[in-house]
Amino acid sequence: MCTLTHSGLKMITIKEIAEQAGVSIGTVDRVIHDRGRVSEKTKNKIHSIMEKEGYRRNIVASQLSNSRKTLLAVLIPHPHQNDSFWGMIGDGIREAGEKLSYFKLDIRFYYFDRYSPVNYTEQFEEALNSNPSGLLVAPILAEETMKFRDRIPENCKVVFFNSDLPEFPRLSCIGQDSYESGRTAGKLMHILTGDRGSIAVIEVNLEDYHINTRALGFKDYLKEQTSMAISSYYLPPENRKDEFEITAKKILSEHRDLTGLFVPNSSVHFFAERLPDNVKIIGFDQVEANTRQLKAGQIDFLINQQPRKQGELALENLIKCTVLQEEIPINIKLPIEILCRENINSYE
Amino acid sequence: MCTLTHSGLKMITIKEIAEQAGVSIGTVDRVIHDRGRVSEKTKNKIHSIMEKEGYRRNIVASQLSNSRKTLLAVLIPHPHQNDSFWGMIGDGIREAGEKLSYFKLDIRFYYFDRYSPVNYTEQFEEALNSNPSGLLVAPILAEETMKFRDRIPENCKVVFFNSDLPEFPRLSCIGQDSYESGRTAGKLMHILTGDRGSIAVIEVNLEDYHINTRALGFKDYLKEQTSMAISSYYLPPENRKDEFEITAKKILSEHRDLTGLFVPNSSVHFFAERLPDNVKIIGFDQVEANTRQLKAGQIDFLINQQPRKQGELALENLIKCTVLQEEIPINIKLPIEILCRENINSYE
DNA sequence: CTGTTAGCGCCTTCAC
DNA sequence: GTGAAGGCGCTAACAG
Repeated sequence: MCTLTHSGLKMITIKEIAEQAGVSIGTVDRVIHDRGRVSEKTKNKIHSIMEKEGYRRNIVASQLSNSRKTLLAVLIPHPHQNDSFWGMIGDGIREAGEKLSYFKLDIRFYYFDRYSPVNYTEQFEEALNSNPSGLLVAPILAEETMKFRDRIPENCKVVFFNSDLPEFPRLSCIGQDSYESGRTAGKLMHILTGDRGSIAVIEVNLEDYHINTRALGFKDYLKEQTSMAISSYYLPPENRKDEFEITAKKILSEHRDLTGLFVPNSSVHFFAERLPDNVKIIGFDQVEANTRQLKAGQIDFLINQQPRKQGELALENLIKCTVLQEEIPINIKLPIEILCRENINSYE
Repeated sequence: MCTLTHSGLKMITIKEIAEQAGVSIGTVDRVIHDRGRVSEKTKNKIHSIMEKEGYRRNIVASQLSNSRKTLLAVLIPHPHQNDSFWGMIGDGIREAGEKLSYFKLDIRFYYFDRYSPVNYTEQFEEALNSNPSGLLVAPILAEETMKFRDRIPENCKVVFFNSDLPEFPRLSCIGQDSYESGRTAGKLMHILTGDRGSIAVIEVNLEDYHINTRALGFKDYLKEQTSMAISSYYLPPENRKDEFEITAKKILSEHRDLTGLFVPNSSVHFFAERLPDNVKIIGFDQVEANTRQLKAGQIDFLINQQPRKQGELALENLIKCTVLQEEIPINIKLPIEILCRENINSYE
């Protein structure tokens, strides 16, 4: 009684379309792919049949017959940078490629040094030179990226991920809303500290829009909802251990009533291990050192942005718009995951 | 320089195996599927070649040529039950079926009334009678499920999801760790209330192991970490509006110092709208009413168990073990997602 | 401009 | 026991 059958309706094939239109399958194929010359009349006839019957290309058959590989270029920081966060992103991409291996892909990785604009530019050049059908890039270095604005060939689809540059002609961006993730951290800090004491915020990588926006969201939330004093501490872009040490000491010496610290990226563990237990600490990213400290109670909350998933989603969408020629959303938002000691195991 | 090529190694085909073995592809096909009669000698030879070359069946070609459908049965509560939570599960399943439509599936849904053991049994019977290759079931009614323990045919793979019954011979279970999700709620309640006042817990559906375990985790956490008084309130299984009303009043009258309420399922919104704002409220599931109240600040935190994702994962894994004949993990844990006003938008 | 044909890798049927 | 052949739906190369 309550039985429903979900059976994909029988899909019409090009052969059937050809029969209906009274032409050969070759001709139908031509109008589907808009290649070769077909008379307007038959083209119209075929189009109307396709529409009427709701034709959808059988990707399976298509991929099976199609022999040529699709070249995709991936432009991301070195795997070990940012506490191996980028390695996890790369793993996600590779995994998705593996899973979709019947799509005959040739995925090439171009790694750059995220602290070297010159190297970034070089790798971007190289990636473009390979003449890929799709380009997946983490546009961390805004200024340098914009220089390529008008250099993207017609036949190369660009998808951004992790951070965004809306002014750039990219088809889509996959990532987390930086501002809202900062606000979420602010909320958590609020309930952790209960509006008591003062808060420190680490401002890192000033040139990285993504990370700065998190700090902004955090500060905005606390300013709106609490009366706590908030002070910012600036760190030079290249993370050096002694800088963490110096900054941690500085924070402690300047705040006798410090109740919370917010670090808007994965380097939160460098601070957590240098501050007393009673200071509540919130940071980003489920990298190894952070996970360990979260479990140990040194870090109170982590916001996660699912690097693997991010990589997977990004590649899947790049494939959608290149191989499958489908439309993809301009913006794909990833959830702002809240991790604490109690639920971290469920994320591994 | 930093260019890596990810090119799937060339896979060996049955044709090539046939050539190497000096037999025809028909014979190779027979040993791969272990059907028909093949001499031991050639069987061994082919197996060793397959192993040596790392043969993996090309699913794309396989699905293209294979004409017969795989029948899968899905046994879940009526879509509208539990605030449409089950509808979302069903959507996830349907979506996954859509996405994997080239697998030629016939997915049949058997809906049951989760408050009627009799109806559950009937639907289970019907599902089995359709003689499916795979059976996906939400074994909410433990006792009734166990009755089918020895009635699963050889050729029918059973996958559980949402809740589990480890003693049942199922291949896998996909779901959230109930106990840990309860503990996570406890942690959040702890920081929200700051160990002040007393806490009420709603105990619903006593026959539902999944939900009770959440309440247990919650209470355990608070007992370990705080000194707050915790009282339980029991609700009859069938949720009736007046029962919520009565219980809410009872809670308020019995606790002048009530600071928090925990509802281990989706009906949290019925209570949230009946309790004063200063009571911190934590519940489960991102159903419509709960989402609305979370945004309005009436509910403080929701634990989400990704119904759509759960459905998708469950079907994907059922397909894996039926169509693809692959091994699947005995346990697939879903993340314990923490939702609050600030990050809820990123989950929609 | 259009039709024909030979695959892609696998499965199935039929014949020997 | 085994081989041969046709076909799944689509692509691409080759004739006209």
